[in-house]
Amino acid sequence: MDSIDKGIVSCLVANARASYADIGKSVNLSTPAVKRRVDRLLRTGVLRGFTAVVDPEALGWATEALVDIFCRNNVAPERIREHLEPFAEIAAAYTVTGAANVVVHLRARDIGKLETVLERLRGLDMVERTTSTVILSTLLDRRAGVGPR
Amino acid sequence: MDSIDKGIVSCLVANARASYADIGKSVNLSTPAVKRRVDRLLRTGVLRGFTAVVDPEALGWATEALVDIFCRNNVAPERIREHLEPFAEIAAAYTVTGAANVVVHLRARDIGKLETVLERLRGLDMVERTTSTVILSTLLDRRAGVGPR
DNA sequence: CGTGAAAGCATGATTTT
DNA sequence: AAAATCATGCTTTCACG
Repeated sequence: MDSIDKGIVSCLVANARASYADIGKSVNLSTPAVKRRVDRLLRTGVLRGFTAVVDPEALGWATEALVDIFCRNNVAPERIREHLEPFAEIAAAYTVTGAANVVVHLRARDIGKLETVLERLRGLDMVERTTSTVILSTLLDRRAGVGPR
Repeated sequence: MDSIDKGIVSCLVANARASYADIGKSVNLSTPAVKRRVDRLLRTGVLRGFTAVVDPEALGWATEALVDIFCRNNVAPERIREHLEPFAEIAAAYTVTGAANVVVHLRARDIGKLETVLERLRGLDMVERTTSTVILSTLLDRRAGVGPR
C-alpha cells in the first residue's frame, strides 16, 4: 500500500469504470502493472469491489430516517446484526456509544413504508424502544469515497 | 425507467466493472442496447456514477462518529452545506427533524483527529453546540446499493 | 433494438531492469 | 520483485438496417 496504490484507489473511487490504461496515465504505470496492483488490492481487501452510485429518489426511494435503537438486554453485536440483516430497508447500521445501542439508517419508499418498518423493528424481542429522526435533505454524501487527505 | 433498466442498475450496483456484454446476458439485451441504456441512465441522473468500495480501515480511516449539530439561527440548508463542504472528514450530512438541525457522519484517522474536527465544527458561527456519538462497529453497510425490493 | 466492423482494452506470457 | 513490452481475445463504440 504505497502512494501509487493510493493514486489507483483514488482514480477508481472517482470512476470505477476507468480503464487500466487511463489509470496508468495518472500514476505513470503501464496497463498490466495497474491491473496487477488492482488485483492485489482486491485480494487484500483494501478494495472491496466496484459499485454504481444510484440516485435513491430516481428509484422512488425518497424517505430516509436515522433510528436510535435501545436494546432490552446486552445483546452481542453479531446477534443484533443477524436480527437487522433481513430488513432490506436498512441502508446502514452501527453500534454506538451513548444512550442508544444501535443507530440504523433507514431508506423507504414513503413515510407510510417507513412507519411499517419501524413497527417491525419495534416488534423484535431485543428492541426496547426506538426514537426516529427523519432526514429532510442530504447536504453531502461522500460515503462511497476515501475520506480526508 | 422500466424493469430492464432496473436489472441493469442492479448489475452495476453489484459490479460496476461488469462488461455490457455480461449485463446484456442478465437482462437479455445486446451489448449496444445495454450501453445506450446506461448512457441514458447517466444522462438522466438515475446513475450518478461508478465508484470503488474501499475498506476505510485499510486506509487508516478507522474512527467514525455521528454528530448532532444545533444551529444558532435558522440557517438555510444551502448555507449550511457551504459551511460543511470544506470538511473533508464529513462522509455525509443531513438536515433532520427533531431537536438538532443537522446530523453529520464524520470519519477520521483516530480519536484525536476526530476531536480536532469537532473543535473546527464548533468554531463555525452558525453552530451553537454539538453532541457526538462514536460509532463502535458497522453492523451493515448497503449505502451503495439500491434499497429494498 | 440488433448486426457487424474498427478501435481500444484486458490480460497472460515473456523479457528487461 | 516489479515493471515494460508484446500478442491474443474481448469490449466498447458507432454507423446502419
